Amino acid sequence: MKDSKLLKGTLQTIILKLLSDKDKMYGYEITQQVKQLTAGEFILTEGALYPALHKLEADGYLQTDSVIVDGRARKYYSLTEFGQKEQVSKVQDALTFVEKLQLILNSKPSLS
Amino acid sequence: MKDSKLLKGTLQTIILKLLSDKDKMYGYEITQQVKQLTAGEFILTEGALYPALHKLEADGYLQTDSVIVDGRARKYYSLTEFGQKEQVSKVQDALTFVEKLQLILNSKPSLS
DNA sequence: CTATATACATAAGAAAATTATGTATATTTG
DNA sequence: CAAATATACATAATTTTCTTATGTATATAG
Repeated sequence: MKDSKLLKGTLQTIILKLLSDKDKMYGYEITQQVKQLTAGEFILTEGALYPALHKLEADGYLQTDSVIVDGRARKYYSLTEFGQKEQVSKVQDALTFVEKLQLILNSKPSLS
Repeated sequence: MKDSKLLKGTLQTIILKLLSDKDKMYGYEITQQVKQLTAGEFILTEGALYPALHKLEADGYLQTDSVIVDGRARKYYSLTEFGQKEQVSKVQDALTFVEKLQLILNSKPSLS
C-alpha cells in the first residue's frame, strides 16, 4: 500500500464509528487513533478529514464543542441522535461491502 | 446497502482479479460475474465499468480482442504481462486495506 | 532558537463514481 | 407479431471525494 491511499468513501463511516466508541473526539485525535488502530497503515490527511467532519456536521450527524486546551483551540465532535442511528447502518453496510469484496478478491479461478 | 454504492476505488482491482482468474472476459460478462459472486449486492453500472476498462487498457494493464458473437459486438479483455504483475500487488493492497478497515469497524469501545 | 508536534482550515485540481443518454441486435413473452 | 427485456458497447455532464498545497497559530523538545 503506497502511502495509505484508497480510503475511498469509507472515511465518513470510520469517523462515525470512532465517535460511536468514544463519545467525543477532536480532529487531530481522530488522525492519531486511526494511525494507531491500523499500525500506521491509514494516514488521514487534514485535507480529507476536516472537510469530511464539516460535511458530517452540516448533514446533522455530528455536533461540535469548541474549547481551548493548553492554549490551543480544539474542536470536539460528537454524534447527534441521528448520527448515532445512521452510524449503525453505515458501519453494517461497510462491513457487508468488505465481506463481498473479500469474496471476489479471494475467489478461486473458475475451473471452466 | 442501498443499491450497491461504495465501490470506491476498488473497481480496477476487481476487474484485474476477475481477469486473473478467467483469462479473458468481456464487459457485460464482468457485470454478471460480479453480480453473481456478491449475490446481487454489487451492481456494476456501465458508466463506471466501461471507462474503467478503457483506462486499464490505456495504462497497459489490459489488451483487447473484438469479435462478433451471435450478431452482436463483443470486446474481450485480457491481462497483459504487466497487468498480471500489477494485479498481484493491487489485490494484496486491497486485502490489506479491508483488513485494516475491519479492525476499525469492529473495534470495541476503548474503556477509558 | 529552530524543528517538530499539536490543531484547525481552505482552495485548486484530479480521480472515480453516478446518472442520463444513445446505438444496436437477440430473445422472450403476451 | 409487437413489445418488453436482455445482451453489448459507449460517452457526456455532474457530483463526490480525495490529494496536494498552502495558511495560521501555539507548545514543546532538542
